[in-house]
Amino acid sequence: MTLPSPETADTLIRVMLATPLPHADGALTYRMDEQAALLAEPGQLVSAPLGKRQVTGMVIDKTSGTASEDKAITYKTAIPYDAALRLTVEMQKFLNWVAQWYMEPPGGVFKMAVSVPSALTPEMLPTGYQCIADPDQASTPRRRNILIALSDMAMLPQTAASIHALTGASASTIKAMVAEGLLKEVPLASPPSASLSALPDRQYPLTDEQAIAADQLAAAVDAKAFKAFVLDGVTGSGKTEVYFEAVAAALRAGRQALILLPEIALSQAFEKRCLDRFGFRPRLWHSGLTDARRRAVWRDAIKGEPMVVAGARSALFLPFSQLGVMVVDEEHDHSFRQQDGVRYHARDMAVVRAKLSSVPVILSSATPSLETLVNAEQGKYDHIRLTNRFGEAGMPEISLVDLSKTPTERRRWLASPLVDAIKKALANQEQILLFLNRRGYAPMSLCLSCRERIVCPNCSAWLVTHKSAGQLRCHHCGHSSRFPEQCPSCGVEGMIMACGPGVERLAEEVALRFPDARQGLFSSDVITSPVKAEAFFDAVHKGEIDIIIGTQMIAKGHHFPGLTLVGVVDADLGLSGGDLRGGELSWQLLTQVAGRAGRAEKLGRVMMQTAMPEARVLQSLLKDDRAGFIAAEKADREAAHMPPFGRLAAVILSSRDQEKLTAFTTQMARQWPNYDGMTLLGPAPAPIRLLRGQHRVRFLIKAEREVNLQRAIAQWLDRVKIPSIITCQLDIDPVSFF
DNA sequence: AGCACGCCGACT
DNA sequence: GTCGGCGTGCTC
Repeated sequence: MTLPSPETADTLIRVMLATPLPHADGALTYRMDEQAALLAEPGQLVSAPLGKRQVTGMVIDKTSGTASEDKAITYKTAIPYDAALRLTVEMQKFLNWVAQWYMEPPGGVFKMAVSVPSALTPEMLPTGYQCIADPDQASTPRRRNILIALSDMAMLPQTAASIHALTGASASTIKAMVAEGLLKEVPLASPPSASLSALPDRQYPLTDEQAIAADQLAAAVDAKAFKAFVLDGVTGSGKTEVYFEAVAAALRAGRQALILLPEIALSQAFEKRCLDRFGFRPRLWHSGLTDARRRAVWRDAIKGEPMVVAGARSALFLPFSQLGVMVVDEEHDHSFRQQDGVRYHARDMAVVRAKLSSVPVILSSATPSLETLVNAEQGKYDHIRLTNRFGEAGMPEISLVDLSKTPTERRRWLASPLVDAIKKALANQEQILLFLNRRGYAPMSLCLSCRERIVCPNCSAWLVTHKSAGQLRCHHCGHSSRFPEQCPSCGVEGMIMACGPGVERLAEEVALRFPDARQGLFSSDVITSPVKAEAFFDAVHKGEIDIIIGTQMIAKGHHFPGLTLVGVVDADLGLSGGDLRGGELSWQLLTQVAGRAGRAEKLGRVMMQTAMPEARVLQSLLKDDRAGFIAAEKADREAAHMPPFGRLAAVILSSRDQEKLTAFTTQMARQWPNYDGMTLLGPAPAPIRLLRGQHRVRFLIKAEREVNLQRAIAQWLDRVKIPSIITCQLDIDPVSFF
């Protein structure tokens, strides 16, 4: 006869753990005692033991019945956190959706939603100190002063910090006085969360066009239903002001607004615009925040506190429980695609979250992605166009510098038409931007003795010379070494020649040609913090810089009123990469760079140096024919069944052992079931065939839109047993192809 | 992912 | 003789 064991009285619950368990649903079973089980609703966050550690979990469901007798599993106990720490049903659905779409372990996705472990434990109430003794009992004059000061404060308890400010007392002195019974520790009430006071009225007028758009968006927010908008307008057409009105509508309804931005860390200008409109700063969310800040934002998000969060892509996984609207600013930007860890596209997933949460989402850009434009055309998104440039000069005048007609001199990268234009601008005291999307001094180095190129020891990539740092660096794995005296291949000394230009080398040429001009370099190697970026912009605005030399970092949304000439040093970069979106990306980047010119009274000029003046991208920029460019790109992609007309997935296998990798991937290809509407391409060496010492082989799967690509891949991978020396990486809807 | 256990090289 | 490299295997 078996007696019911004490455990059978406990509830068993399925718990999803915040760790990428390979397990199908990422969940394990835990027991919970009766009292705690009352909180065990789906979405409830819990603390659960896993091996030696304690991890965050989320209740998926209560399993009916009790511990099964046959299985020899001893269930551990999970402890629920505060009842307020519960993810909404919408959020749970969202996390599952992301995990399934990208074929990621659900626990890995869930982990992104609980990325601030410290936010789960109850608020530490600040400690106050109260005087409980007569000042004359103090052993030293100093302590006497402290007691007197505290008695003077109407006996209200003071924080250690304020006691320090009043008397200079150190934390250790205060602790000692508590121990001696001179002071008493009392918990202070938690500070009230800063509630949003009534929203101020908008201080600036909107144009008719803006007002119509803003009303449409605000109405959608009020409707509390899903709807996707493309807010499509040239630089300076006031898209931000328009979507701010949607944000305002959400705030008026006591709800939360999320604005996703690329490169958030550099955008202090955005904060100011927010302050101007709403009277408060947005809550920021990016990787550089302190734990205390993250904690505060995360907690207010789950509490449902009305708020505006401006964040990088990871903000998409904040546990908002009163979401009212989402905005994806610069929606075409590729940095919304997370490349490491869990791979996801924040723009695409923002649309998914909006749909599951029944809120509108606004995709804003001056150069919307082809995907988004096609969605708009097919009626999935509402297309709102802003066509007027806000009280400013017209579009800049664009011209091409044909390098076959006016070649540059040897080891120079500025051709005479551009040099002349720079001289003229300098003479007129106007500012110039030279754009070259290449960090460092030279992208490649060659030994003149043995003709070998210097490559990274860990990757199949050239090492980039960084002259100012005296280093060679790999831009893929971060490898760096001192610039060698002798060739690493043949050992001959002093024969290494830098080939091609980077921004550092361009700066050298500028210094040589225009010795009196003041120049400033803007690249991620120099501008390493928001503070430095701000200082740089300041210097430009004050007119302390004549010639700005920058990589793509400079292209993103900064106003330079005094800038009249933009020189694109190599407009062909990125056109020959074989990348599916190479042309589109190049067009977006060049459009953005061009948009830096002529924003004040003076008409801007953009000169693009090219060896391929007939290239579609350049011709369309020249003729200001965006529609034509988009139509042609679209036709190409449609004919090739490429996204957005077909779908892609990359399967990358990597291993230290090249032979075993090749053997395995060949065999793997034979295992591919010939699904309808899908084509397997590969195996082929990945574009970067060696990365961080790992050899890489890639499959590409091309599929029709309607087929279930993920399921096919899952079935395929089920058939093959991947050896442990080989790692497999999936990339669903890839945007970059390394 | 963590964090163990586990089996082979250079050191107190 | 131990410290420690990272290969493989499990976590209710």
